[in-house]
Amino acid sequence: MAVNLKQLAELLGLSQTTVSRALNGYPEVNAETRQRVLQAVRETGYRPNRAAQRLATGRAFSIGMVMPIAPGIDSDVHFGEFLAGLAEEAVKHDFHFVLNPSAPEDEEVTFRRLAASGNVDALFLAYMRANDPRIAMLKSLSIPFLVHGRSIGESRDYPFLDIDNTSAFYDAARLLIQLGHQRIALINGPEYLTFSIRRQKGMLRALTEHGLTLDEALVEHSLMTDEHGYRSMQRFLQHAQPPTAVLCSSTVLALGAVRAINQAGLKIGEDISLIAHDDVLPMLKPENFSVPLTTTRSSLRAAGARIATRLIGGILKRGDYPEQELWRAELIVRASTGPAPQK
Amino acid sequence: MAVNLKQLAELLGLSQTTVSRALNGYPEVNAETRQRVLQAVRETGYRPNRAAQRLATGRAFSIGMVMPIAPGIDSDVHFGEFLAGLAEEAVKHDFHFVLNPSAPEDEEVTFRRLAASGNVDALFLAYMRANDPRIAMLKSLSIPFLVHGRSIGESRDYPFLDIDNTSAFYDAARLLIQLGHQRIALINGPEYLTFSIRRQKGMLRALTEHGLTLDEALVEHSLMTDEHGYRSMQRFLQHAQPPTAVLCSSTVLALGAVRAINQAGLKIGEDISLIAHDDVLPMLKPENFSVPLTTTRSSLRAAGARIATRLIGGILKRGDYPEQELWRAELIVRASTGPAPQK
DNA sequence: ACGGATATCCAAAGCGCTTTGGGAGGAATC
DNA sequence: GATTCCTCCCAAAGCGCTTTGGATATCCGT
Repeated sequence: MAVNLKQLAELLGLSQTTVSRALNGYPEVNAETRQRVLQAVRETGYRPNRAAQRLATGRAFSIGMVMPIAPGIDSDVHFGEFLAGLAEEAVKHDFHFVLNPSAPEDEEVTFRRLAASGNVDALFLAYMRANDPRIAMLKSLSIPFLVHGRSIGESRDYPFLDIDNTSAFYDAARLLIQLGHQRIALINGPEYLTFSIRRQKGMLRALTEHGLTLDEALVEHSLMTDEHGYRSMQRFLQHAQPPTAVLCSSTVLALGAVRAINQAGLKIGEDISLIAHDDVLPMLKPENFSVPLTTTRSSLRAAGARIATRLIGGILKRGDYPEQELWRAELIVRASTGPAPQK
Repeated sequence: MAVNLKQLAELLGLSQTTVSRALNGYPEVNAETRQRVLQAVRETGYRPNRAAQRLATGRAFSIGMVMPIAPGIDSDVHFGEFLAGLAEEAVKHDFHFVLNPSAPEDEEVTFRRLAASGNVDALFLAYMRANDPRIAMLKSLSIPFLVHGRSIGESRDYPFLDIDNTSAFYDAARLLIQLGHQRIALINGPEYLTFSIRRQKGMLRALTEHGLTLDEALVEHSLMTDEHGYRSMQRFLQHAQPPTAVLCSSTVLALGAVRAINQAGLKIGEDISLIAHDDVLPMLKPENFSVPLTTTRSSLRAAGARIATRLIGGILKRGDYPEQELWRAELIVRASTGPAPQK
């Protein structure tokens, strides 16, 4: 059924060498010959045997990821979404995964073992923290890696894909300020993660630029579950001077926040404005909220796919991808934002 | 650094054949010789090259899974937990994953392609539905597979690992009945999934046995997020005759339910009793609830690990695992259950 | 017309393992 | 004592690819 290189070569009256070279884009093969080979591949459905390629090249054609497991950093819906993007792209290129669950304290050992095992060609790193020690470690490991997010306080000379969290929340906060809001709250992700830090920073910058301050009592950090969003919002609303607007680091958090707001009998977009960051989770579309949500949008799945593309491209030495990418989130205005209520 | 078979054989003054056989448990090698080989492996840290093994044996040493992606079946916290168990075990045996995200309507094609690709030795199947057509399809695919959960209405001749959902919720419901509860509600998972169906069945059986009925208005099916738990519970409490006890299909659902109960000013374990199924999520321990939860417990991560063990054992033809396993969930009584309130 | 590029192709040697097909030597059988 | 049978081991042939080190033919300038 499945043909191999030898048979294909025979069929074409060529040597395996030439066919192999034609397929792998080497220059020393006639253009016309290459076309013939490609045509034959199409007709026979030839697919190179990955095991043989692995053995011959020493490459693993697979990417490793250390999956954090620990109370409190339980993988949530965002993890699945990201993984879907990563996997979808990987499978297209016939790449495998080595998923290595690891408690944070064992991570270093895990990374080292993974890199030394020869089972992966590249590593993927996420859940970045400030001054993240894993970056220096990975640099020393002589295996390509790619970071989702960025550290803070580290030198910037490592490959990453991140979204511009600072700008996203700067833009969001500025919009609220322009609408007249003066007391703006923040329901953020875990405080040790850099995206949370940057979002707060962006928000703070917008406030400062307009002579406003960020009340510490109006900032909450937590896991990104709607339960936490709910509780945070409730706390804000019990404040002596409750906020007239709130920024949420995820639509999941917003879900809880919205519930708390409704419960308090307030109207979203009128009594209180809300902007959430939208990772484009299929389950939770901002336009489907009872009051459609204004969001800063950047698809997490797309990020996963892009990371897979870059990682694989790097391994195959195909394509030329930028080392560092900073995606700008779109600010999409829907109905959850409105002018600040008059006192 | 890393030794290979040839070097190891030289070191021992044996042939590669013998060393290979010693390692793979073939009988035609002297016990003493085998010990020598094993000792040398320990000393040198020899690890067989998987790529070479793959090529020589034709086995892939990896397991495939189709990851469902679609609105509404968004991977949730349970998925991550299960995956962690699966991956943890797989990595021990140096097995890879081929994660193939797929929309439900493309699943069949995806499975076929995966099986035909030769990239995986076995497939893993989850999120079982009643009369699930995927089972018959996988049977026809001549590739080993293992099901997490069970279908309903299919012949039972396929390998699975499931927990005894019926008994779990039967036991839970019976306990509540013995405590005097007559109106018991159910906050269940998606209605098309078999675990939901079985749990409801178990609950119904207990009720019927005691001359009670299940009020349809006291049954809710939904995704297992705390938001849904909250809403479901709220609906129950607004009922003309609210339940005095409730069964939840997950601690995540229970989280929302508890919030609704608290909000209504009711006391858990007194005004209303609650039993949840506990998948042993590290993030959400039933003993850490403000009122510790009575649960039916079965670790999802352990199930993942067990499935990996069986799948890998089958591929390597090592060990002898039962084809079908039905794990009994433990009923653990904590403070969320108490006698039915007197009217 | 001739040495040297240049373009195009090939034979064969691995990559590191498994597995087939023996083979030597001692024990058991007659 | 010859024959058969185990036991334990080995040499060598793949598995299907990549890659090295030519080989051949064509083309160039001079």
